Amino acid sequence: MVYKFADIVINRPIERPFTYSIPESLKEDIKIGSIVEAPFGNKVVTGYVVGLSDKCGIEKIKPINSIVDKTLCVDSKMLELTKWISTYYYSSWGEAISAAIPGVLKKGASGKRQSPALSKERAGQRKEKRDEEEKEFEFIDGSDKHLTPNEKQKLALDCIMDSINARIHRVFLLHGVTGSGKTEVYLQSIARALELGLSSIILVPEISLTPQTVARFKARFGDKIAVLHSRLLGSKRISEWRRINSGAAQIVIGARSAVFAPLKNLGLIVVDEEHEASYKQEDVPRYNARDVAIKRAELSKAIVILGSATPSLESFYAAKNGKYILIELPERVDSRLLPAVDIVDMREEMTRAKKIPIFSQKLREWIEKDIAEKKQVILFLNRRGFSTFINCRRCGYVIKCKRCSVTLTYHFDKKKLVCHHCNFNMAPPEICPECNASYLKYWGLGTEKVESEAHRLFPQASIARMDTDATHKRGAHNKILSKFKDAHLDILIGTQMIAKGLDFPKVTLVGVISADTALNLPDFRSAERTFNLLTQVAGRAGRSDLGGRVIMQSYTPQHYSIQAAKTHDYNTFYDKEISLRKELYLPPFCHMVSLTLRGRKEERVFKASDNLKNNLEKESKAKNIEILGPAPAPISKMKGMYRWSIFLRSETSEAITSILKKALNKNKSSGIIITVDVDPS
DNA sequence: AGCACGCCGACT
DNA sequence: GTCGGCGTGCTC
Repeated sequence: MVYKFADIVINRPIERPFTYSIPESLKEDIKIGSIVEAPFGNKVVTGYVVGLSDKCGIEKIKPINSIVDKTLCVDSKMLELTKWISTYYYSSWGEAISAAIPGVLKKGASGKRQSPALSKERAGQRKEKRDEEEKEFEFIDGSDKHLTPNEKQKLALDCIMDSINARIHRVFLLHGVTGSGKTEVYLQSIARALELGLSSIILVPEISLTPQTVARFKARFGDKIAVLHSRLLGSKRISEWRRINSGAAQIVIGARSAVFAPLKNLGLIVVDEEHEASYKQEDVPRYNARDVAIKRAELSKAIVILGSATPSLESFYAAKNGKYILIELPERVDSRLLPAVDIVDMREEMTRAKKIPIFSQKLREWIEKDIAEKKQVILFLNRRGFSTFINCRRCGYVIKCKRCSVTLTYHFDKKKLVCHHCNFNMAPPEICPECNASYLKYWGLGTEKVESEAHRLFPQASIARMDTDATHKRGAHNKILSKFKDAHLDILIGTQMIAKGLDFPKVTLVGVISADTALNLPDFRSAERTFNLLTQVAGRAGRSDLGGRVIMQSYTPQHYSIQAAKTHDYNTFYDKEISLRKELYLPPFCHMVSLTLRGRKEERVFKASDNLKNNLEKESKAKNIEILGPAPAPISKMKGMYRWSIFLRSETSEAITSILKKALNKNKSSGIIITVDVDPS
């Protein structure tokens, strides 16, 4: 069938499609899903064909310029999936499609242009960077241990295999600690799908997409695997994409955006570490790859395996209620014991010593003992810098960022005060900027201070620090880890960065400097995050026969997320947290959408927020939607923009969708940017 | 989102 | 008299 006109959508926040005429030369090749270039305003943009017709009522019509690649096309299932994303996450269809295809196929998406010379230079830098990163984890053993499945795994596999065979869409939640054999279950499920001619996607958080992980899958499936790194260069990325599109690769492993891999006959999607917040995309469309994976599988009658040692409350609740199938893998394959966890009450420590110590007596003693025995220690604190705020002892003035409503952090390495949100920095003042007194006091601790204190207390030890400041220099990341691995270091101090995945057999002690840093954040997931993080950090200790111990310092040692982490007890944590969520009507008991309005003029931001709230309120009552706010956002000013938030809660997502879209279209005010976050994390 | 057009305030 | 702020509306 040959058509005269094509409706296209583009990567802009515009709802409706635009109609173009199809030049004679393209009529044979154009189809629904074609990726085309077309003039739009005074630019040429990439568009996606979503409709074809022979009639058109528009006067000033322009022709499509070209088809980007005749062999590549967005298939009907992908169109349906992206359409769903656009309604569920409040983006345009064009923006959703744009997120689903590789960047090199796009033109004029962001309006940013660069000279050929500049882009060449950039590409050169990136290549160097990538080569280094590829080397990053070479020293870690990536051999495939090929374990035989135990009884639990066998049962899990039977259940999964039945669903793959029957081609019934089901979601499995695989709950098991590190070393319980989750990966083996993934591998065998993928193999089974392959036997049936079905393809698979494995999603992993970017941070775990290491050569070591990839090597394990390559060892099993060889060149049937395609890898989608976020750091793949344009040409390499597109060639992997073509291998997938042509059917040459039937298995795809990758981070977030790999959920859109153009596989045919999709049978299985694995989402490893399904609780990870990094599955959420930070820019439009703000989708969660785990939830997109479930939707995609539903459309393809494929199955999903969600895997985690600490499942999200949403997933575990769904599993307990029969929406997902829960598979528990409680034992470690090697039956090694989990490390012993001690909690030190820092309030007692404070009364004992007059000054607040960074290291409790217990932590200090254990560090001394272990480094004396040539074992290794990891110290964790999820905060960079030396001192986290500075104030005047005379007038109380606190040094804050000019552009953000946060205190500046003193960085000892740079000898500067730095804003962790906008990177503003300045030399630390000698005297109070307000009253000129020379009594400036430095409070609060970060990794730099832990490092300096460790040097003071353990002068004989060799110590390194790993956080975004220390690894900023190229290759530093790799260097630090190699040194640690080769036992040239006794103590490694770090942030989040060292909480995940590191496997060093000589580490017998993990010290958590402050277990409750994340606990007091104004966010309903803070307890869940604390539990997850502590569980992960604890897992860095005792990974060999040397055994392991974890010491967590806390000012709220009785808190359930800390107590549950102590006993490695997910179920107790879940029971407590889920009852709180129910009581407070929070996810998974409600559907939640967060709106943030920002702009340079505080008064206007508030007025726009108030306006939006009033507009929403008119229609919300009948639909049983609750509106909270507007209230200043937790960081009320960022990069010079004032921020206010509104939260919407209801039983179903549909109730909110029906009123929110209208209100957003009606409430456009200049100078105000509104971001919509569905299922905020 | 861009970008153009258009309308009122402080300046060489 | 004009430069420039931002409010409004359009893009096939």
